[in-house]
Amino acid sequence: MPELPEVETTRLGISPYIEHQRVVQMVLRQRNLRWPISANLESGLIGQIIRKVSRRGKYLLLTTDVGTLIIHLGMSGSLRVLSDSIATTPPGKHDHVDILFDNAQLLRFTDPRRFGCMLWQTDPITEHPLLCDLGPEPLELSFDAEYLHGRSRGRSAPVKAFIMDSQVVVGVGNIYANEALFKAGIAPRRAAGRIAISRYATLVSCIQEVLSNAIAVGGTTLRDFTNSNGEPGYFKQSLQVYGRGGMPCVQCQHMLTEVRLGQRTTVYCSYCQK
DNA sequence: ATTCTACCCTGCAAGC
DNA sequence: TGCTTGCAGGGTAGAA
Repeated sequence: MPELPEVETTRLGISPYIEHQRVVQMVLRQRNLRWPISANLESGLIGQIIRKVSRRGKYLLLTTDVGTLIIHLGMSGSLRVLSDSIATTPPGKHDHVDILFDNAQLLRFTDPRRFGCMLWQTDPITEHPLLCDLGPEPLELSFDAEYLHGRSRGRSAPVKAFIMDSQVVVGVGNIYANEALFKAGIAPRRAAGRIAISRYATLVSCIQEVLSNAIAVGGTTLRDFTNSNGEPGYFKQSLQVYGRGGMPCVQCQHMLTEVRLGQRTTVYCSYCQK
């Protein structure tokens, strides 16, 4: 669920309800996420006002005057705002954290696989080890062909692994890596260091196009965000290769190839992608 | 320095 | 029906 567009959709969905609101109560039912939730989270966060909800890559940042709550949704995490109180909305099995605000809104963190994390950081956020080495945002101007081409020189890793490396660029997950490479006509196994700058220009546009289209579509769920079940559905129909291994290519009708590349399912068209 | 592998955890679908 | 196996949108640590 949480690729960059989903995280951005989550940010847009929760911020109207929790920005400028004060945290009055927290319930932590499961502290063992990707990393344990630190013991000082409650004492640090309760009583603080959320000044801003922002995003860096796939990390959500809830900024207060004294520290920042860093949230990552991992592979199965989600955040929902409930208008009911904790008492009237009984937690499910994987509802690990509740944050209650003084406007009576409840932010609930759910994560069946517990690959997500929730970290309390009082030092400047740019110094956090998880954030300090991140590459540029894919939708910002610093992410361009010159940059990608420069970073890729001398690298023999497959271009798909290269663009999924968060130190190179953030937010490109498995689905969008597959889709962007298809759109750009680049074979996922091609060595990153052996791709010309003109092809990187195409790839940059394709990554941006795929991500912004998905954000735009994700935005339609915002209307019912508080009631949302988190069903994806909408951009599923616009996927051209992901989940379509063995099916015909939408461009040339040849059968799409499915392989494992770096432990992740990779689908591509061997005729359209070189 | 870069690249590859194993692993964190649970749920689900497919195959036997 | 029930069990086993493999796979899932994330990322890190440590080995090669």
